[in-house]
Amino acid sequence: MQQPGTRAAERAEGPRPSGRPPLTERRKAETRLDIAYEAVRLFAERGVAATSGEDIARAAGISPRTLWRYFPSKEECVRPLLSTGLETTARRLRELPADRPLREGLEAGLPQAGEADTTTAQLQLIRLLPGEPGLRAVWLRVHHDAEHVFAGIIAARTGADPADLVPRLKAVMLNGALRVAAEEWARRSAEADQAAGVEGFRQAVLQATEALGL
Amino acid sequence: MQQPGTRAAERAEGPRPSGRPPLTERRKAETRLDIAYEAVRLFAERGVAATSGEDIARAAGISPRTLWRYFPSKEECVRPLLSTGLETTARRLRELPADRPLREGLEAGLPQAGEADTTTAQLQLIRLLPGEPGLRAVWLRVHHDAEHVFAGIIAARTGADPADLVPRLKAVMLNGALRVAAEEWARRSAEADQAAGVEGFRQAVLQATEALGL
DNA sequence: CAGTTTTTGGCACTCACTGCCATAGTGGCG
DNA sequence: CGCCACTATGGCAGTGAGTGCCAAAAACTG
Repeated sequence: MQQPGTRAAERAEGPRPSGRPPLTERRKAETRLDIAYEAVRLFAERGVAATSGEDIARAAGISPRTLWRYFPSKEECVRPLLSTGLETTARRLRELPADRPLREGLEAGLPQAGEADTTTAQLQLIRLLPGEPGLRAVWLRVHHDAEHVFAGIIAARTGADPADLVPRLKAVMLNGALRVAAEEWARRSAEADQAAGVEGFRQAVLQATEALGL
Repeated sequence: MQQPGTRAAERAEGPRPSGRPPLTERRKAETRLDIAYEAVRLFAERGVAATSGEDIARAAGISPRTLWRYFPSKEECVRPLLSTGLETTARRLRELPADRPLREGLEAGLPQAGEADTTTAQLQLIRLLPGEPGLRAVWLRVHHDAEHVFAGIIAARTGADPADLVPRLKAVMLNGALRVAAEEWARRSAEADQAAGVEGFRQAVLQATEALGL
């Protein structure tokens, strides 16, 4: 099923695309993602408890010792797939002109038609969360880490101090709404279809931004 | 410093107050709380990493094997101290007449004057969270578990289905605000005084309930 | 007080993770 | 091309968290 000795990164896209100077950086990022994908696959197949760190390492074509250098725990292996969404969202919000409502930045960039390729693994992972407390902890932690980022963005738009109570509260509440929105997306994508999932996300975001005046 | 063989429960309040029928239940609950207090004390003294499960067990006067029967991990030992606040809050909200605004139930029961005895350990624990990822995970998990409870309460007041998006969103956002409120309480209690802490909590709750129309 | 159930403890085991050191790639430079 | 510095990887051994299993003790029942 898996070629034990084969580097996952190499399987992923054949000959490396001649990276510029930070070649070594690229390699590490790729390995990180490879581990993440393999971990999600194994967790989905047999569950987290039945998957050992050694299993993940073998699937990714690295030694266990190296796996623990990339991630501090087996659950954390999935973090890249859980955090990219929030990171790109934060980037879009930062680039949004201060006179545009925040929800425009949140709705932009949603998959419009049928292209759901890249997000498939993410959605599958989010659907795993209810039954896997260890993964849920990572999910909550990722969102918690995003709180101060959103607080900074919201504060910057209003000229407030990011340490003030109001921007922090708005950030936490928006962040929670984004979490529910993503969970709703994943749920509806499985029960109905992609379009229904995206619509669920949009509705949740709309409700939240309206209530918070964003 | 600690009498190793002495049951922590017995130290806590001398001769047991002649419990009625469910004596065994009472005992277990007491032991649970004892473990929690000892764990917080040790975590605060030396940090989580430098505290072993055996240390906690010894401090609580039980064997390690028994400790793992009460809690699934050493970090989880502090859970009782993190969850009681949310539980009493939920109880008060449930008992609140449906025609009263929710914030009345949230402000009721706050320590009015100087009696901060029982909450001291909780506040100390919350102040530990920023530097202890493992404990922060428990904190987030406790709040996550409270989400569906709040969703039920909010849904019941409006006659909506607890599974609907709107009550769920309001619950998550309120819940996040309560978390920030508690953190603010703990922070200000240390930097200023009790009154300032409680005031921080009240302000955060007010902001949130106003934005959410609760 | 005897019998039954529940709770606790001891023991051995697995596995997540870490520090230490050797080895193999990788990039820079004459 | 060949040498050198650096970094990434792997192996090995160790710690400690957490679990299953069984025996001892304590609590509840009649």
